[in-house]
Amino acid sequence: MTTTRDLLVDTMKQLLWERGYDATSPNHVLERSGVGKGSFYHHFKSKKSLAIAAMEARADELITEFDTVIATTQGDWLDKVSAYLRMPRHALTGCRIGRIVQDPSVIDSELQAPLQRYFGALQQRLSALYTDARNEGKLSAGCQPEGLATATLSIVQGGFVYGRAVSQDQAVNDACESFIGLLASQRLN
Amino acid sequence: MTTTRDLLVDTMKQLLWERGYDATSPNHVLERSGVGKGSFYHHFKSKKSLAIAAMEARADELITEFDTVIATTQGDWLDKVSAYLRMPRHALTGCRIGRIVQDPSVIDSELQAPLQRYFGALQQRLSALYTDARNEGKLSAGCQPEGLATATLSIVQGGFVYGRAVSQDQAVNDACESFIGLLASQRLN
DNA sequence: GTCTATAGCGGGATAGAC
DNA sequence: GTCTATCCCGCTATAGAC
Repeated sequence: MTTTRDLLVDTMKQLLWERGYDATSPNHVLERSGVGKGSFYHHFKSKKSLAIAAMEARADELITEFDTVIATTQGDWLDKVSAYLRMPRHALTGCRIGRIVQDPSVIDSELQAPLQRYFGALQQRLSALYTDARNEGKLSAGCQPEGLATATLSIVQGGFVYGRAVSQDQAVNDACESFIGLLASQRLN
Repeated sequence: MTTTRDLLVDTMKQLLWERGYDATSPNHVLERSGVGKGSFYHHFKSKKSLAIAAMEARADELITEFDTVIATTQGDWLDKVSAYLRMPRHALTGCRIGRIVQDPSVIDSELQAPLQRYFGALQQRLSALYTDARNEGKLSAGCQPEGLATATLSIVQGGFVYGRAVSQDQAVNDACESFIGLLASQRLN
């Protein structure tokens, strides 16, 4: 059973993905969800508060997806990272959460918080993964784990941006695949 | 001597960088430039047409910057690409042109055209650079030049996105530096 | 909880005088 | 070429009835 509140959050998640924050209006949410204006402002005090709820939910969802891929993929660090980089992506729509970071309103610290949490969580996990690999002698000692983690997250975000700019839906995959090739050269044993 | 038209284009270039397309209104342009509304619509028939002019000018500027760095940097392919990746960047504001690709209105083909031209130009140049390097035996034969070019452009765009998301202005540089480290492993001779 | 009505504001543009 | 006045619309709510 889906409550009205949950319906609003789910609808906002979808619209934030499709149109970002600034370009999504309360009216869009109402039209798509079928909820009335009175209900909207009964459950949430503003567009911003609904967006925050939606982004927190999205962050949780994506962190869980990441953890699942890493945990269920057999093999060494490169196999796990490759599995993450090869997850199916909606290339032209963009990252379900990274898509909104350039919206002017998102400089606001409350709106930015879920983004920081999401990227911070993945950065930590990837850093730990690369650090362990290096300590076990399976990753070239010349690599800096934090930098590699930042690059890993950046290649995905940048692949989305580039792909949308040139309208080529295979661009994210190309960028990721090329990055995997470079990472493979750092694999030892 | 700067004409009113040029002043409008320059102001729009700046605002597209700071706020993107959808969040920039004609009134913003008028306030910052000191031009009147009548003049605006005398020189341009719409916000969109001014934005296209501004983006074309920006694309020209950035392509020229790229060509200059590549041409003036001494050394092999890795030195040239590294010099490009190490160019100073306004990390938290974003790429002067890539910054706007997620704006919903920019799915419009006329608005997208300058973006396609810019990224297409750099993609071609980088592909050629990597192809030549490989043919000369200076780049590992296992590398695919087009994929490497896509990854090179993506690492910059993604570094901007990641850096803004976590409010860390060194993130773009970290991502680029890490990518340079990976590229270095592909250098032969 | 949900509805309809209303409000104030800014966006994007047009009209016509100067 | 530039100015001011005006227009219609959608955004982000708020008010108060049901």
